[in-house]
Amino acid sequence: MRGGVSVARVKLSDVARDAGVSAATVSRAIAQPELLSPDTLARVRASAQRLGYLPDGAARALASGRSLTIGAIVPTLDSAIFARALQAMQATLAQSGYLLLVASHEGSPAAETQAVRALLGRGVDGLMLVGAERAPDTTALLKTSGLPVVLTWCGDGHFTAITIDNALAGRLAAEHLIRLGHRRIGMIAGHLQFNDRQRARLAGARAALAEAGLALPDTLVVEQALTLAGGRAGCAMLLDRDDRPTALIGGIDVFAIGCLEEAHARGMAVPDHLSVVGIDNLDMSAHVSPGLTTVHVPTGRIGNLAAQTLIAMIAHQPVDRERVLPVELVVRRSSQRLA
Amino acid sequence: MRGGVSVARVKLSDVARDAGVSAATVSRAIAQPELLSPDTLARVRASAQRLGYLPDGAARALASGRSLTIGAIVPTLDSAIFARALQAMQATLAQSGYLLLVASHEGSPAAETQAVRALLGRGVDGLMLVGAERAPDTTALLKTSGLPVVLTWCGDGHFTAITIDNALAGRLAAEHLIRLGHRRIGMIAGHLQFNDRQRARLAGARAALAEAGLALPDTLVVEQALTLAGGRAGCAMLLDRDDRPTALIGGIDVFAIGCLEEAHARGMAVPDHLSVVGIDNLDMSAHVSPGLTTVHVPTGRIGNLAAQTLIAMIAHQPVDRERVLPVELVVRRSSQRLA
DNA sequence: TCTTCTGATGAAAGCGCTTTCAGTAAACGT
DNA sequence: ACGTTTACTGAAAGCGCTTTCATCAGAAGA
Repeated sequence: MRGGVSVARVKLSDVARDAGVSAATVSRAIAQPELLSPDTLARVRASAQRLGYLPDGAARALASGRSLTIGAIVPTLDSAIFARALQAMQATLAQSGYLLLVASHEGSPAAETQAVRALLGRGVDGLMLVGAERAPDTTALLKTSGLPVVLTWCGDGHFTAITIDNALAGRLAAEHLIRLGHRRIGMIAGHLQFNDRQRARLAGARAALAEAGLALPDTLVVEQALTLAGGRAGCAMLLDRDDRPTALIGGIDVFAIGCLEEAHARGMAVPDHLSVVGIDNLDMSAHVSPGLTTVHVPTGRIGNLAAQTLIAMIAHQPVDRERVLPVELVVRRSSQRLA
Repeated sequence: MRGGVSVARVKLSDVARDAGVSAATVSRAIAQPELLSPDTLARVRASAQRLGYLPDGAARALASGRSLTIGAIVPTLDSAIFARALQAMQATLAQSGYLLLVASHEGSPAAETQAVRALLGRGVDGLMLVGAERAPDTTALLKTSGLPVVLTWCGDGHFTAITIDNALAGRLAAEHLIRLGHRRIGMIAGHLQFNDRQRARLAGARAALAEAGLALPDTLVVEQALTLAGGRAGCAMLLDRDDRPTALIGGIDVFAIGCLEEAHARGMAVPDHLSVVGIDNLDMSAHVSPGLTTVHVPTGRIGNLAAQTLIAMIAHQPVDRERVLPVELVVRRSSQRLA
């Protein structure tokens, strides 16, 4: 039964009766106004307006097979990165009349599968996911659904994707430090399980070091939860080593900022005694002190493009298999030539 | 027409046929399994499983009048505060099988009305909104829809609300500074238009100052966009005055952190030459240096409770008209007794 | 033994909309 | 002037599910 306390809602047929037309005409007034005579259209609109008619989304979705809803599944909303991407997505989608249905999996592939199932069940018209690594179940679900899917940050060459070159980001960070004469470089990475972005960034940094004849031994890599506290803890571990690194790379800016704080707490001057480089270029990163050297990632852009791509796919327009957005080193004060 | 490339989806009737039962039975197997004999239930479940059946949300929503979807409209997702609240909401909702449909209005009452309309049209079962101030249109829409609505951060004594005492937050910040001997205190607030949280915080601070026989003249209050840059700019304006304040209150922590940065950039020591207090207690605030004195706001809790309350309202359970969560002063290093 | 429940299931009527298919009237072409 | 488009509108068949209502065993009570 129709739920709740609400007054009986005005429906299509009410508008039709009021305007003296058929239901079909009212429906067209909403979805394809160009098919109606200006006269009829005006009449229907007036009735709809006056009665306060609001189309029933469920009924529309059922009848048309389109829900005007896009799903997004991110690790968590509570992260500057994903929050920004989602805000950008949502804003772009809203312009086309789409709404965003969000879910988070907090690092659990099983939860992601669950979320995909839930969103699929809700009849979303498209789906945005983060990263390319996931449970085979999830991929199967996605494939058989035939739904437009856009991967973000990392692609798998299979699904459409809006990505950045995470390995390059890691590489740029490392090369910058190498260029400054650093030889013992440590890295704080997010837990690598189910996080291909962090793996790629780490791999990129490692490759750059290798090419310079340097190593990034496992002892100089620490995995941490993706929080400021994680960054501080990771930094502490690295600085407590006998062969203390002279420079640190944060797999995300949040880590790098954590390093800044930890170094500060220890009375260790950055960049004089320690160089720090992040990846992401958060708003905050320009404002901490010293300003954080980092690799800029066009986070908002990823969200915009994911939305646009999804809309294009829904409209059966051709889209690029994978769109790789540029990343770029942003040098600020937190890194300097090794004394 | 059913959309897209997808293989014809398995539907309820397919499962029914496969299990040798009626559609009604399959429906019950999903929604009210206790009504079926264990035997039948198992058979239906097996069929559903084997066929990979996924109920069609639109059809369910249409037939049952419930969409298992909750809407949330926030100023922006791209804010640590709202991101955290939404994450908490989403997590709580997911446990009850609800999904979160989000929209943002970016400070525009008209956009909020639009968003409410869109979400109402999508048949959400409940709605979370931020603040109590909005366009009359919006309120009317909400009222006539009869939908469960929960306001957050600020209530209006009319709709159900999960709030904090924003005025008290402002007061606590101000009283702390007064207690430390500060007499010239400035405040950076978010634009007060369509932001009752900021207005209340400002009013609370002002009241506390008045009670101490101090004034908060308009010249010592600057309105800024809710960003770090806004905080820095506001701080700069205040510090450039001849009657430079000895202490600053940030209407949000982000502002206060901006103050820290601006002071640092000017070589002005905090707290030696300037005390700074924020409101929110972001994760970051504990980690900046000096650690930010602030008023803790249980942001995640607001999200959790909003979700729980909405679920309770949907189930026609009684809920508190307004639940006011406690705020609390957290003293760190950024504030000190006036020399 | 006969009625009255109780528990499990099915038949069928929608939920409010979209969309095909027809149909009508006006505009056009020759 | 007459067939042929063209422009607009309506009738009706669903979309896939939920939910009343009815049915029918079998259990329980008299």
